[in-house]
Amino acid sequence: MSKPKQVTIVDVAEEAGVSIATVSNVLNRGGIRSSKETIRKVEQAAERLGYRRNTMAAGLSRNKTYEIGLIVPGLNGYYGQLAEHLQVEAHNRGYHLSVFSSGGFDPEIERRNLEVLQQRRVDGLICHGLAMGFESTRSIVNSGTPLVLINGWDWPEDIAIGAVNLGFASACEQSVKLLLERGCRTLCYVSSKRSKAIDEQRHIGFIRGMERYGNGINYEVADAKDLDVDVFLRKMREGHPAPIGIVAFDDHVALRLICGTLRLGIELPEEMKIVGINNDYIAEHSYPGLTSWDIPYTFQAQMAIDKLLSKLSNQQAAEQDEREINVPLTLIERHTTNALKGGVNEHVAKGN
Amino acid sequence: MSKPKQVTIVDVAEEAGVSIATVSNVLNRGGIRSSKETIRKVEQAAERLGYRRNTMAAGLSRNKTYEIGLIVPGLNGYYGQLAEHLQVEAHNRGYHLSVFSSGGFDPEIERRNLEVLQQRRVDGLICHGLAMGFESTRSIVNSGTPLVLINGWDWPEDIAIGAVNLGFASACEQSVKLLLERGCRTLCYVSSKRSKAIDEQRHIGFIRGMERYGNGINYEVADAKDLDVDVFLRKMREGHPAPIGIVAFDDHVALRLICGTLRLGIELPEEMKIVGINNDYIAEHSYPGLTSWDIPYTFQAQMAIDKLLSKLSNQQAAEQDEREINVPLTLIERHTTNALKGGVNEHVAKGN
DNA sequence: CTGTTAGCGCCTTCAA
DNA sequence: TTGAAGGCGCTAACAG
Repeated sequence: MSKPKQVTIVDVAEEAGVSIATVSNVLNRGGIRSSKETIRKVEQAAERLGYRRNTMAAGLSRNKTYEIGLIVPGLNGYYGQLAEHLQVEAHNRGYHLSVFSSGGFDPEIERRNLEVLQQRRVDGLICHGLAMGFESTRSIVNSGTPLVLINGWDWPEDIAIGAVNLGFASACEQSVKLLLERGCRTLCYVSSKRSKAIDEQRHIGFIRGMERYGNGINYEVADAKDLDVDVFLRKMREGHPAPIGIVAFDDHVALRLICGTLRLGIELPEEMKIVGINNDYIAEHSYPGLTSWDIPYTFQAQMAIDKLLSKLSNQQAAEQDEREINVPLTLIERHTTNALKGGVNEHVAKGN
Repeated sequence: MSKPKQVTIVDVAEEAGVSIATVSNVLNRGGIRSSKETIRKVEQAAERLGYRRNTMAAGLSRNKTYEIGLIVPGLNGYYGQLAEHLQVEAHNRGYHLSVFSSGGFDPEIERRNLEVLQQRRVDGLICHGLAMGFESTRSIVNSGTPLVLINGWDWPEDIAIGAVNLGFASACEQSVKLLLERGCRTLCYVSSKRSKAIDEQRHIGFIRGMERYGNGINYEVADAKDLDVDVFLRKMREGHPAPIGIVAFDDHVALRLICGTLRLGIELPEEMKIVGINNDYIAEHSYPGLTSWDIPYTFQAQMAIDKLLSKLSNQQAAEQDEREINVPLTLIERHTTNALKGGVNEHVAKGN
């Protein structure tokens, strides 16, 4: 019942009264042209029989799968969006994207996923950062599968053929600048250490901003994990010159902070200003509206796929590409940094 | 460079000084046992050569892929979580889950995804609802691939072998009951029609709640899309007896409403009470904390995978299963329905 | 317990 | 333009 005798090209050939080679030609948009007549016969036969090409057999025989493996740390928020866009782009280019989540940043699961993907003989790999070390990665990947990194900073050349990185660092740097321009006299970065490299970039950007624009102003860094928001906010308000400016790891963290200010009756943006990252649903719909950095998903996805595919076809030629592509974010300013006249809900730029 | 001569079992056999059949036996956890000695030799040889089994070849030859296809409307929020959990469960059972998003509820993309999955000869399919009609689905799936539905209500028996449905209807019904118990004198369901069947279930539940517990009380239904929250809330407050109770399609919609009340200075929960669904990050961290329904992801994922796999092995025997499994949600009450004494941030039950 | 031998379904020269 | 034949890498009987 469950496997009712697959229809193969043999059946189609028979039905159409031609050879299997002909069927194969006709069905795979001919590298070789056939007579109108044959084409029609074959297509009709295939249609009639409900023929469906067997991907495995095809892949096996031509030693190419048209499959790309993706490993991301999860499927929520940014990662989910990214995966979805990559999937679309891959499809557009005739590839299938196999999505794997490595559940947080678990190196063990990463390993396993990589292994599975390799066994499937994917044509290429796209990985979002990678929790496991350079060494492990090298040994796994150096078997020849091209690898493009997303948000992978400073990886050795011999492992990845390139990276497409979001400009988190400069976004954070600019956040600092913005907050200072808006009059903040104390700044704080609320980090999320469990996000590894991503967090590191933001941290770097924050520090750089302070160094460049801070003029020796006071700043702090706190980690979102296990952070008691109320205690934190109270301490910030009491111990430091106002207004306070906060760069949040992302919009989720920012939401917690915003809610804290509401709870404690801290005036936003007068006493405190917040900027997030991601320009999530949250940023647009929270109250007050959250200033945040918008991510060009489509662009990043295209870059990544392009880079991989060009490597796949051009063998070497693609070396010319700069190894790392930097994808800049766009600031969407809302009420948490800027009291607009017309009403608390207006945007400087339209959100998402 | 890119495809450095795959290592095959032939190479391993050679290196180990045995036949390829032996290698195959040893490597695929023996249906047939071999001598300790041979096992060691083969494993070492494989290790030394960096052998990696070719999934396609294996699948082709045994006519079984150990791959399960998943089609969900997206990868954000609930869907992403679900996909992730399904992936884990599938892995635990030795299967690979191929995740496809059909970008909203686009029937065209769905078709294409289904087609691709079939061409890969997946052993089974798990689909979250399905935007395309019964007919299309039937014609695509009736070729023999077992299909389990998730949140697919009322599908014809001949298409799917069963469904694992979240109890949205009764959750909403209970939401109504709760709101009435908390003293609401007007109720409203804020829907999200673009979510099709899911929304329908919630609507049904809401209506049923009103019929059962409403005692002829006034109620309304509004759709979240293009909804001007402020106008809506103002109208609700002015035109109807307070307090107002709102059942939101999900926590995202609820967030918009909560922010609206903050903007307009409506007292929560005194003048208005809100309950969401999903128990998202938002629910836990919004201010005031949002009463919501928690989803047993792991359980639902297990049920779905179990159902599919049992169908795969037991051929017919599994018929005994009830066709539809109902997965109940759990209420997490927070401040939007219940002014707790100790402080606005306490929970009746611990969130997520 | 190990080796031999057919395929699995398709693609790809190479002739015809 | 079409057909015949040899593999792709692995598994599954069946012999030894």
